[in-house]
Amino acid sequence: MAVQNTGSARDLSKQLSALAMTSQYDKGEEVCGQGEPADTWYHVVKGATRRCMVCADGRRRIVGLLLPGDCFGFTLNRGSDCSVESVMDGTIVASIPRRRAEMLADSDPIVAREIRELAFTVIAQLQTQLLVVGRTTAREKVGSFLFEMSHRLERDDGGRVVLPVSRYDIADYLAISAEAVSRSISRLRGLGLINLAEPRHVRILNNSGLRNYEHPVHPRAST
Amino acid sequence: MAVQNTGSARDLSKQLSALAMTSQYDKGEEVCGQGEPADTWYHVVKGATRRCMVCADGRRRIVGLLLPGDCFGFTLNRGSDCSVESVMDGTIVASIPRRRAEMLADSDPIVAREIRELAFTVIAQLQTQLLVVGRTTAREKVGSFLFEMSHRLERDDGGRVVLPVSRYDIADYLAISAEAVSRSISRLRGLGLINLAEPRHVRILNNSGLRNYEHPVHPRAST
DNA sequence: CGGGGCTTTGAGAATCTTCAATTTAAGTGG
DNA sequence: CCACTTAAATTGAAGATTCTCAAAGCCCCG
Repeated sequence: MAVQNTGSARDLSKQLSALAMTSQYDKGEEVCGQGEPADTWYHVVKGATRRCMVCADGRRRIVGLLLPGDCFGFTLNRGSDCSVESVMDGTIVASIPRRRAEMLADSDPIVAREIRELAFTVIAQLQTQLLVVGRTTAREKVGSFLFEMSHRLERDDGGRVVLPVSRYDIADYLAISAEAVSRSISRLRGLGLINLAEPRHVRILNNSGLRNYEHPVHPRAST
Repeated sequence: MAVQNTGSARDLSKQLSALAMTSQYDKGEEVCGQGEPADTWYHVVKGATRRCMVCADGRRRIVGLLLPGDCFGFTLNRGSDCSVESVMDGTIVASIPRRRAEMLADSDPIVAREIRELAFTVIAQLQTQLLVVGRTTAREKVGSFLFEMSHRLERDDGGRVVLPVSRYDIADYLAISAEAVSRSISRLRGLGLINLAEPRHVRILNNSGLRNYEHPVHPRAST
């Protein structure tokens, strides 16, 4: 049975959607740049985007993967701290002018509550991400990453998901090398926990087995 | 010059404070337990607390350190996913009944805006934490941890901060072994980047040197 | 058919974990 | 005040894991 992720993303209300302007992006296109003013909130409608930073040593860090229903841009007034780019053609992102949204929230408690819940959803997702990145071994990281992805992405009839990102992106997301990602996936397949038709087509075979690679134990509906 | 942290914590407004009830905790006491309903928001007034989870393998993970001015408890309705305990005697935490706070927010846009900004502050802190935990080597993790702590904690005249947590806690926070924490600190001291009067009394000597162990580069006031 | 990106696999060097022992600091009770 | 006990912190060494550099295979697309 499908277990929905804790921080399950969702659609915007009509009120907020009325303020939004949607744009479409090709693979690699920048949705918002590092250092841009924090005057816009974003909502992913279709496709996927990644939040990126460049380290002092020239290395790239991916600090977030945004899938349909996810929000980003919820910063304090200091401006955006990283750039966001589309990872596939046809990605659609809705932009919401922050000032107008906040004015709307001031006049309508329902909207204020919605924004609050969107922010809480972001918090829940970040905490989940922190657990994934905070695992000790590469295999655990990759295992919990795949587990997380299989619940955030759409699954086809066979229970397969299509990873929107490359091994390199996964590596930058998990703070390990791309080779370690590849090796971990091979090992998980060898252990019979996952199945790969193609490199990016993943099916989880042993859900409870991979669950050990998921999270610390906490109350949740079983299987 | 002191650089304030991105997600700088702050005091509550009078309106929210009026709803709060403060309690004092000794070292190790539980502020809120895993699996408790998500009906309370918390605000650390004094001392420090840690957010803990227990992994499937019995290992403990510390998924957050809460210092004065920090909030926690901003979850969706699913209930708390981890426990929070005091890490020192005399820790004071304010509890805010969520229901009453949300009703207040519904009637007063100023309060709604404050809660929103508190949530955005939590988001900023989680992203910072993600960068720290997401560093590759143990030395980088410890270096950026100390950098982060030196900006979140009060500094005395000599620029020293007193770490509220043990090496073991730091290890669980950074997802490395306690020995690696100790070794990294020794090496950072050997490199002349920090100074240790006592094991938990840290002074950063070479701020720009340790900055390399801090964050990916992004716009920020210099030094 | 060739080029380029993505993925996988191999081997040596570097790092980390684990287990163990030692040192230091902090209480406790006489 | 001192001996004793306990927790915290440091250091050492062997084993395991990962990173880096390198090479090879795969696949799409021009």
